This record gives sequence, structure tokens and C-alpha cells, in this order.
Amino acid sequence: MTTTTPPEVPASLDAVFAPVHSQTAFEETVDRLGTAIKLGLLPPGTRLPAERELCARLGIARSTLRQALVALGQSGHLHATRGRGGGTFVADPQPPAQPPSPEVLAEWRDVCDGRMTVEVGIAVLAAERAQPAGVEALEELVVALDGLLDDFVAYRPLDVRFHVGLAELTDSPRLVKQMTEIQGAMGALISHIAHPPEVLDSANDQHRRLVAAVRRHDEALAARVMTEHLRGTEHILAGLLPGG
Amino acid sequence: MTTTTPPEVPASLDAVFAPVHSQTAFEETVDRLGTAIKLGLLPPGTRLPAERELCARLGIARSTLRQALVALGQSGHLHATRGRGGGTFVADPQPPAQPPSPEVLAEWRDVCDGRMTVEVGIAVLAAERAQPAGVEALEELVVALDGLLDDFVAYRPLDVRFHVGLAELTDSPRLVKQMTEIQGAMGALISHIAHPPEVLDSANDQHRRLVAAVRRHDEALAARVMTEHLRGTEHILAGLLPGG
DNA sequence: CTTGAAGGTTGGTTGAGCAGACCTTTTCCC
DNA sequence: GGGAAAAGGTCTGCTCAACCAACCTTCAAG
Repeated sequence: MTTTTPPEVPASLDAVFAPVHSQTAFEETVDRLGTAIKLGLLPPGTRLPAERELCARLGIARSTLRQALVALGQSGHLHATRGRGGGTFVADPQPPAQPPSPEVLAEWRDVCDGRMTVEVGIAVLAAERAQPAGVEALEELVVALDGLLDDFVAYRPLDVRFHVGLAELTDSPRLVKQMTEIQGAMGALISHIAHPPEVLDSANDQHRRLVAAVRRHDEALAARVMTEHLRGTEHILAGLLPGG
Repeated sequence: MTTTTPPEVPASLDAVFAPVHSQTAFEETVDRLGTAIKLGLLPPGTRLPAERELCARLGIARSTLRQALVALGQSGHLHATRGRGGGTFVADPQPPAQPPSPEVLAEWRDVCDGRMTVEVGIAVLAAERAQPAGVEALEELVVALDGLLDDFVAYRPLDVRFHVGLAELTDSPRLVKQMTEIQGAMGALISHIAHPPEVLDSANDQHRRLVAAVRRHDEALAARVMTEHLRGTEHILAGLLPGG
């Protein structure tokens, strides 16, 4: 046995030893359904599958699912009616969005960085693989968005659909999931800032150019337009939030 | 009340209702430490912090941490010595890597797609923000890698360091975490395929060009080189794995 | 006005995780 | 040589999330 001291763990590996946060089934369920509702993936009035079916699909016990449904009911996002023909429905109208918590605000730059990489990477991959059918669906969304420039509450769900739709062009479940997650994180940030029609008009113009680049399989252009598109939001946030 | 049937959930939202998999603290700990070891972030011989300190850092009970340490000990990745001056050490040498499971193989394309977006996005952001000091660290890694072209087992950990180092240039904890995760997923795929020196030489040449692009803040070029770099691995995998 | 499909309720069981005290081994240092 | 200190190893009891399996209540379709 030598007397050399063994190498200790360097400080650069803090990430490995960061606190673990074991997410319970209840928490993940609330999170998944909650973000899907807030993003407009489950529009107001939608009827969820019956509890007995849903808990089977989610792979959790019905009691656990009910905890989540009750929580989302108390926050006003869901309501349930009993008896035959009843069910659990997405509330219409939805409750007003909560202002972002200090923790969310503290890491807004990190969220934007995550969005930048995910969206740019997806834009490139989508440009590489896009099929005409998928591109046309996006073009329809762009047209629809043009009619909603003065109503951000209506604009936003379609905007989410556009970005998720872009991810779907990559034909990769993992990327679709990442996109919805990052859009959910962004939603908490941008739902409380003003979006004048000029801004949305400019944003949708970028959508249009992005679709054109994707259709032509121009990956570099798609990346550039997407960068510009996201930078717009970042600049607005930088002007309004701390640390900007 | 009208008689219009409420909108049901469309089939396109399967992702929202996919099974939840509540990860326990034990599982996440094994996963975190295990991948850090397998990636070489914790090199053989490294001494981990004492159990009492580590469980505090991880925010879990000592008994839970010990479960994880015991598990990693049984798989041969860790070994512990008792008494003053003892501790828990990363095993040297490490046990041979396990062949990838069928589940991992089944989704290898999805993993590669995830890697493509994460790495390309990070390359762009790194090119935008890189500081000279960080770039120099990467250049040193490239030089070191040049000397290991005929020894993949030694090459790989430094390769991981290179890519994680690139992520660190973005100064975003979230992106560093994503990079380590995707590298861990890749490790399971590529540790069992042949890597002749010519391939590694070519790969490291791409590293070199990537660093040059990052140093010059040439985002488009960085994206292009990174795409080429990753495509190399994909082609090799496509030739060896099902569904290629 | 029955019946079936839906949400709502209850109680018991299991197991992960926690807390903390205690034991054993080994080395450092007076 | 003999503590004292520092490390891993063990044990016990508690809490609470999650599960399971019934059973109850409501109410619209037929």
C-alpha cells in the first residue's frame, strides 16, 4: 500500500451530487395533465377518458389518479360531473394563469437556453426530414395564426401547436416530448407579459419563413430563422425580468 | 344544455397519457452515480465523499444512499474500505461494460436523434458564447485525444469530457445535464462496437475543426461540423444494428 | 323506472424513505 | 502503546405515498 492520497472528487462535478428529487406518481400526473391543459393540447371542454380507463393507461392506481384530478379540479383546470354520460372535463373557461414563481423567474435564462438548443436542433432535423404533408399542416397553422394577432390568449395555443408540430416532423417521440416540456416551461414565463399585435405579426412572419426553409430542406436557414425567432422572446424577457 | 357530444381526446395525444414511471430516490441515485462512473466523470480510483456527507448533499437518507452504493458495489463499479482513512472508491479496473439491452437497441435511432438536436444546439450556443479560456481547455483535450487513437477504452472518457466541456461553454446547467444524459445513453450503444484508429482520427479531426469554429464564433460552421461528426457514428450504428 | 356508466368513498396492505442511535474497523497522533 | 477520530456497517421503528379492492352515489339513456 502506497501513501499516495487517492484522488478526491473535484468541485466541477457538483451536478452529479446535486439533490435528487424523487418525483412521485401523483406529482408527475399533475404535471403532465396540467401542462397539457395549459398549453392547449387539451382544449377547454375536452372530455378526459374515464378514470378507470385513464389510470390503466397511465399505469397508476385509480386513487393516485384521483388525487391528481382533485388537485387540478381545485385549481380550476378540471371539473367533473357524475352519473352516466358524466366525466371529467377541461374547464371552460380556464382559470387565469398564475404569475410565475420566484424560482421560475430565477432560472429564466436557463430555460431560454434550453429552448434555444432544443428548438434549433429540431429545426435542423425537421428541415432535413420534412415530408410535404407535415409541412402543409404547419402552413395552415401559420395562416390561422395570422387571424389571431390581436388576441394572445387565442394565439398562444396555436403557437404551441406550431412548435410541437415542427418537432413531429422529426418523427422522434423523444423530441416531441422535449418540445412540449420546454413549451410548458416557457408558458409560465410569457403568459404574463404583453404581446402587442406587431410583435406577434413579426413572430408569425418568422414562422412563415421557417416553414419555407423547412420545405426547401435548407437546414442552415432554418437554424438561422429559428435563432432569430427565439431571440425575439429573449429580448422581451430580458427587458422585463431581473438579471436581464 | 345542448346535446352536442363533448370533444373527446384525440389519438394524437398518446404522449400525454403515456405510462408514468415514478423514479425512486434509490433508482435515481444508482443512475446518477452509475453513469458518472461509466462516463469516466468519476475516474477509477476516485474516492467519493463520505457517506454521511454525500447523503446530505444528495438530500436523501443515509440508508437510501447505502442501498445505491451497495448495488453499485455488487455490480463491481465501487468498492468500500472501512476504518479511518477508508472510504468508497471507484473500482479500478472497472468491470466490463454490459452489452446493450434489447430495449436500448430498439430505440437507438431515437437516442441518436436526441443527441443530434442537443449537440447541434449546444454547438451553436457554445460558438456564440465561448470564452477563450474554455476554448483552450477543449484544445488541450483534442491534443490529448490524438495520443489515444488506438485505445478506445482510454479515448472514450476524454471524448465525453470534450462534449461535456463544450456544453459547459454555454454556461447553462440545464444543457450540461442534458449533455451528460445523452452521452450516457450513447455509451450503452457504442461501447460494444469496434472503433478503429482511422475512425477515431477522423472524429478527432472534426473535434479540432469544431473548436476552431467555436473560437471564431462561427455558429453555422459549428453546427455543420457537429452534424457531420454525429452522422459518422450514426452511419456506423446503422450498419450494425437492426432498423438501420 | 330500471340499468349501466360514470365519479366518489373507504379501509387495509405494502414498501420506499427517513431518522437516529449504535457497532466495527482502521489509522492517526500524542 | 493507547486513545480519539473517522470511516463504513447494522439495526429498529416510524411515516407516508402508492396500491388494491371493494362499495356507494348520481343520473341520463333506453
